[in-house]
This record gives sequence, structure tokens and C-alpha cells, in this order.
Amino acid sequence: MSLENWQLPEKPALEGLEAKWSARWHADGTYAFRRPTTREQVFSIDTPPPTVSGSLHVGHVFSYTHTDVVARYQRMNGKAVFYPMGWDDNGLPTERRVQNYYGVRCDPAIPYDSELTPPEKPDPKRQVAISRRNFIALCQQLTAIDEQVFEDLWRQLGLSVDWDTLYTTISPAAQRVAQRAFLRNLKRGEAYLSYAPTLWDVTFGTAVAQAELEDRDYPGFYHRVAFHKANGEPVYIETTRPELLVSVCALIAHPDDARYQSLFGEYVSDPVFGIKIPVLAHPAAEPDKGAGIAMCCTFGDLTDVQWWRELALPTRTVIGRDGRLQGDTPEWVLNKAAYEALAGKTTFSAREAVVTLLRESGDLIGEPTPTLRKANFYEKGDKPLEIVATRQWYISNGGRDLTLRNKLLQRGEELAFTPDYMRHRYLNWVTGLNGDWLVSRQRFFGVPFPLWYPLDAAGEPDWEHPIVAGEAELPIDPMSQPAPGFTEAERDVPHGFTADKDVMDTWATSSLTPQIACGWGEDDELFRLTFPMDVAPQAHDIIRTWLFTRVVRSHLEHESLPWHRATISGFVVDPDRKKMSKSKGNVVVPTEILNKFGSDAVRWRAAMARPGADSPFDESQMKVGRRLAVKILNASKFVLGLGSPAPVAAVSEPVDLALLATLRTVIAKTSSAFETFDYTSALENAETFFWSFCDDYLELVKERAYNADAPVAGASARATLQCSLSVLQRLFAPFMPFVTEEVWSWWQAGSVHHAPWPSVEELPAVGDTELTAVVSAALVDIRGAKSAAKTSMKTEVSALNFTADAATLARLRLAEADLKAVGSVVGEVSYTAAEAPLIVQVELI
RNA sequence: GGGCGCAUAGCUCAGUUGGUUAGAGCACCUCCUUUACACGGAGGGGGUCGGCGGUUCGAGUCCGUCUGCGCUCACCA
Repeated sequence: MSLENWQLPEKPALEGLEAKWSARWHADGTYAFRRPTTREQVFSIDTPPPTVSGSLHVGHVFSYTHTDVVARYQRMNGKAVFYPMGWDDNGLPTERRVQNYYGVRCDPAIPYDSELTPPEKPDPKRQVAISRRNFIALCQQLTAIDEQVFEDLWRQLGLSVDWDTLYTTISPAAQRVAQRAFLRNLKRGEAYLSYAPTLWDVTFGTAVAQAELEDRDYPGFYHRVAFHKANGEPVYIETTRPELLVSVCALIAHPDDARYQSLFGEYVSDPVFGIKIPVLAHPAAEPDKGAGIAMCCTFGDLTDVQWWRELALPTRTVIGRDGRLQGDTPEWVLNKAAYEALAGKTTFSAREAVVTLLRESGDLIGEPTPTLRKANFYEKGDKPLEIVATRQWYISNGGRDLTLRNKLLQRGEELAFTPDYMRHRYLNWVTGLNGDWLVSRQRFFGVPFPLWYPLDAAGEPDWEHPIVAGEAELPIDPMSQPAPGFTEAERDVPHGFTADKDVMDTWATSSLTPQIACGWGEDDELFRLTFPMDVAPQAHDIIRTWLFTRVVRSHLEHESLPWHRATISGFVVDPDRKKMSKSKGNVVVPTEILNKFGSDAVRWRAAMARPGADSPFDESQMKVGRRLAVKILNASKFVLGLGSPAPVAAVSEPVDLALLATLRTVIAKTSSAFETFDYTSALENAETFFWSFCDDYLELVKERAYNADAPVAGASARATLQCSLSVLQRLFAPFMPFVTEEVWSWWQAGSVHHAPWPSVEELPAVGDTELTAVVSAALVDIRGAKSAAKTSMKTEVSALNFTADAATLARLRLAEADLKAVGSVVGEVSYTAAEAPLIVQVELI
């Protein structure tokens, strides 16, 4: 660009830059992925698809910025950056939001109503029941609205994602990938159907996976209860769940527990229902807990499940999927009348009923004593989980197969983690797995299993021989499409078929984001160019879920990692280091801070948070980023305002060559920091140089750059300034895309975001970096003298003396003219040689 | 109870393989209306590097130990 094309604004400002440039990038397809020929030319990112039913908070803004900064660096470095965005819109979180937003709930038994309109004023307590199809339509309607809000925010933040490659986890393409992957798992025996005790959320009526558990304090009471031997002698146990008395299968104590040695092998009866049960020994029983002998029920907790399995105990489940005790009296109950007090009740009222019965029989010893116990909750639920035997789909994840577990641990060693210590979370989780991955959910808005089951003469499904959809037919909804070889008329009739009514858990679909984004089975060329991906950015809380499940799916399907590196972001916490949450009311709304400080400022603050480290939110930090953005505007305007484009070849003065040599080291450090994903150090390096560039160098050469009487020296200064400016604008481009694009546009063609990343080769190598440091030190002392005298920086200096070693003095002589100019030195400059650190004596007029 | 991480200035954090007097930004104090920038600039004060012990000529840095904080998993009779 020639000088006459340089367009400098009168009064540069940050306001409006986001709108201006995001619109331009959108129109120009600046961040579109253009397919190169080889995988090596691509940098691909498995962007976390945000859950659109939630809201984006400042933590998202920070962590997505971290990824974007790296993406922009890679792009400027010549990579074709594959940076898709996805919306995780399927699954229970969306259903929950739809229920609350519209005041509806899904009842699959209700027929479709094409005229349906949701209630005008949603009443959360009286949700209107609607059909599955209507419910799914509302899910789609609301997610579309939410997704637009999310996209707007990401554009405002300046994420350089390719919006043409947007995916959603409920889209047909994603469903096809999820179903195809499942069918392959099934074929290889990695997916299986099993009837087994399952953690069950009674509110949502669905099974829950180990990874979705959360333990919370839950108040309860210890009840001391007497069981009786045949001769009437009591055996005391303690329980917090007396309502499970009806499900008792055994009393269990530790094999070495002296107190119970004589009881092992004996039988006792419970005091209410008259159920005869054995007293058994098992090492999982802990002598110092409760009475030291535990009442094993099907099922109170996961230890019960272990005992039930390992001691081959009978199944006496009474709690149903609705969280209530079954209505019919179980066959193993001898005292039938007692059960009538419990039938059909919730666990809570059944507990009271059993306590009453125990009081009546005199077998409740003393009063129940309050205790605060821990109970398992579904992370999104508000009632403790029950354990219910149900039929569910599982995918092998090493929880039971030691060979697979070891291979997955090996994958954890292969994967690069940033920061590296996050690897422990993966390894610990895999080591601690205690079962396979439960992927089916008894819900509606998700990817269906592409399966049907044949019905026998009695209309009972043959679970062992599912009818499998063909891969070419995917995606399939078995609820609305008949099984191959059947007609719709044969649905749910004897000798016909029935659909698998479950959907996959949202983690089961999001475990395939690399395959979905990279077009596995859909676009072979894209897949070849992008998979395995380069990085998987995410926060540390979902290592056990999202990170792990993607490794599982990729290992099973492709026998490889899904990506080479996982980059883990920390959280943004409130100033008291508490996690931000809506209930605490300490959530910072992203749009507010983006509007208040500008996107570049917020991005700057985000980039100052190192990978993996939690970062307290502090508004005052945003101002610092904003100050840098403003400085970039003003410094650019000043340098370019000096006019006269000058080539790097015009740099001749030692002071100028020294500055460029220093800048070379800055480029080298910044680039190598980026290569190790240390964007924070990269930013700090560039920024430190920039401030000293503005405060020292720019002031130092200002007069020379203006000076028409010194054409060679002046051109040298201007060339150095322009050359540095070009490098600096590019160094800051990944962090502050808006302001750098703005200042770049004043004098350069094309987007700065496609400009080549600065290289040391651009700058002369002959400069003396020590000179820059010495001159800065001298400048500090001259200013210090004026500051100590409490006088203006314009105050003239009548005499200036430098005392230092010969090498330092030589350097100062090279900069004498510039130092005199910047220091308003009107008198003589003298030099005193001495083997001592630099001393500067300043005489003011 | 297990694992991981953290502890350096009032606040947020750097401090690379142990090596002069421990750094930055914010905040604070003083000064400067200086034509790139008052959304600015210059200067300054402020730290026994969580405690104790050890290795070493030398420790913020290495080892041990204790304390406190955070996250996470497990147990929850």
C-alpha cells in the first residue's frame, strides 16, 4: 500500500470495532476452512459444543478465547485451521429447559396434536402433558432460539470459528454418526444389553451413569432395629433406610469380626415382615460402621449390589421406577398385612410406616438418632438415586475388562495434556471405574437406538435378538419406522416387532464429536484431512466424562486417540474463589463485560489465565486489557502519522538496529511459547516489549523521525517504527483480533489474521540488544532526576554525565543525539570511565 | 481415606537446569495539562518467598515434614 492509501482516523476509538469487523469477517469468509492436500497442513480443533439449554458464562468466554488464540496463531502460521462449532442440544438438559420454559411435559401415550400451542403462562407445578412428537418439536423450536443467542455472543467475542461447519448433536447427520458408531460397537460386541441393578433417578424416570453421579449431604436417622434368631434372641443392626426392610436378603459382617462368628451360617428373621435371611460373612463389611453388621437389601447402595452379586443373594426389589413401593405384596413377605401399610407409597412415607410398625412390635431400639449422611444424586436431580433393576444398553469402557482398561490407560499416557498434571485425573478415573458405560436413557429428546425387537406369540420381546437397522438407512427412528421385513401394522402385536424406546445419553453422542465434526463416514476427504484432530480444548471438570468417552469411542472404532493433545482450561471463580453459580448469585453475564470493556480487553484478561489454573474474576483487570487495546490504536496512529513509508533496508542507526534485534528475540520467545500452548507467556513477552517500545524507543526517536534535516537518520527511525509496528500488530492479532485488524487495515491489504506470523528473518540480525537496555536505563535515570525535582519532563538539562564501564559508555555515545533530544539536554554530555554500574548525573536548569 | 494442585508485595500472578540486591501488573503515594494516547505519562514506597528440619560454598527454587486452602474420586450400615 502506498502512503496516499494510508487511512488514519482523526480520533481512533475501540467503540464499534466488534460490529464492524465481525460483519466483515462474516461477509469475507475470513475463517472458512479451505481444504489443503495433506493432513500436515491442517490444524484441527475438537471445539466443545456448549449445552445450549444452559447459559454461557464468563468461564466459557475465557476458555473459548484460549482456544481461539491458539487457532489464530496456527492460522497465521500457515495452517488451514479446522475450527468448527457445535451445539449440544440433545438430551435431558434441553428437555428440562423446555419443560420449564413452556410448562409442558412429555407423555408418550398421548397422540400427536398438530394444532398444539404451549400454555401462555407456564406453571411449573402443573405442566401440560403433550405427545412425544409435540415435545420434540418444542425442543427443536427452543434450541434454535438459544443457538442464535450463543452464535451472536461468539461472534461478538471474535471466535474465529468456521460457521459453515456448524453442527448440532440432534441433527440428522449427528444422529447418523451416533447410530452408525453404536451399530459398529454392537457388531464387535462392545455394546450389549443387560438387565441389572441400575442407578435410577425417580424424578426424571431414567437410568444414570457412574460419571453423572454427585454425592451430597443428605439428612437422615440411624434406626437401631432388632432381628431375631429362631430362638427369639435379638441381633441388632443399624440402618438409615428402614423402608428397605422389606427388601432384606442377608445380614453381613466381616469374616474376622469376633462378635458375629457364631452367627455365620445361622438364619434370622426381620421383625416386621417375617422374612428369613442368612447371616453371612464378607470382607466389604466394616466392623466399626453402625452395629458392625449390615442389613443387605436389594438395593440400598452400591455395596448391596456387590454383596448381592458376589454372594448370589435373591433379588427382592420393591421400589419401582416411579420411586414408589410396588402395590402388590411381594411373595417373600410372610406377614402380608404389614405390607399393606407400605404398598404404593413413596420411600419417604414408607419409611414412616415401617418405623410405626417397628415401634408397635417393640423392635425399634431407642429413638432414631439424626445423622448427616452422603447420598448419591444425579448431578441434575434433586432426589437421592434409587437402585432399580432395569434393562439397559452398555458400552465397554474398561470398567469390567482389564485388558481394555489397560489399553485405555495406555491411551492416557499417549495423549499430551496441557497442563501435563491433568493426566492424573484421566488415569485415576479409568483406574477407578467399577462398571461399563450405561448409555441408554428412558427419555425422548435424543438419538434413538436404531433397533427393534421381535415379539413372540405372547407379544413378549426377544431381547437377545434385536433387529438391527442397515447403516445405509440411518438415521432411523424405530418409533416411527417399522423394522426391516415388517410393516407398520405388525408393530406391538404378537409375532410382530417393537421399537427400542430409549435414547442415547447426551454423553454417548458427544463422545463422537470428533467423528461428527470431521465427517466420519460422511465426507472421507474431510475425515482424512482432520482426524485424529490436533487439540481437544475443555475444562477439567469433564475429563471423566467427555474426554474419557471420546477416547473410548475412538479407541474402539479407529484404534487411535481422537486427538494428539488435550488443552485444559481452569474455571473463572468469583473474587472469594468460590465457583460461580446461579444459586449463589455471583454469576457474571458475558455480554455485560463485553459491552463494558470491549471484546479485546476481555480476551486479553482471558489470555492472562494460564491453562488449567482457576482465575478469580476481577473487573479491574479488564481495564488493563482495554488500556493495551487503546495504546495499540494510538501508537499505530502515531507511527503511521509520521508518513513516508520506509523499507527495512533504510534502517541504519545503531539505536534502531538494536531495537530490531531485541524484537527478534521477542518474536522467537513468543513463537516458542505458542508452540507449547503457553499463550500467556506469549502475550506477556509481546506486551512487555510493546510498552517499552512505546515509552522508551518511541520517545527516544520521536524528534529524529520528525526531523527533515536528517534524512538518513530520520528514515532509519521511521523504517524501524513501521517495521516494529507491523510485527507488533501481528503478534497481538491472536489476542486482540478487533483492534489489530483495525490498525492493520489503515496501511495494509488483506486481513491481519491471514498475514504471516512474524519471523525473525524479517529483521536485520546485526543489532546490539544490549544497547536497547543501556539506553532505557539511562532514560529512566534522566527522568528520575526530573521526577525527584518534581518538575516537568520538558525541563531542560544543563549538564549530563555518564559514569560506567567502557562498553556501556560506547553504547551511550551511539545514542547520544537521541538521548539529548528526549531529555531536553541543552548542555554538554560527558563520559567518565569506571568499573562500576551505570551512574547518571543530571543538572537541571 | 486416596489422588491432584496451590501457598512469593494489600490483590492477581511470573520466577526456565539452585547462583549478584526476588520481578510484573493492579491498588497506593508524589509529580507532570508533554501536539500518538488524561481511556495518558514519569518516579516512588511496599515482600524474613506458609512453618520447621535437611542437602549445599550458596535454597523462593532440591529433599523430608507439618499446617492451611482448593479440586477430584471413593466410602456413606
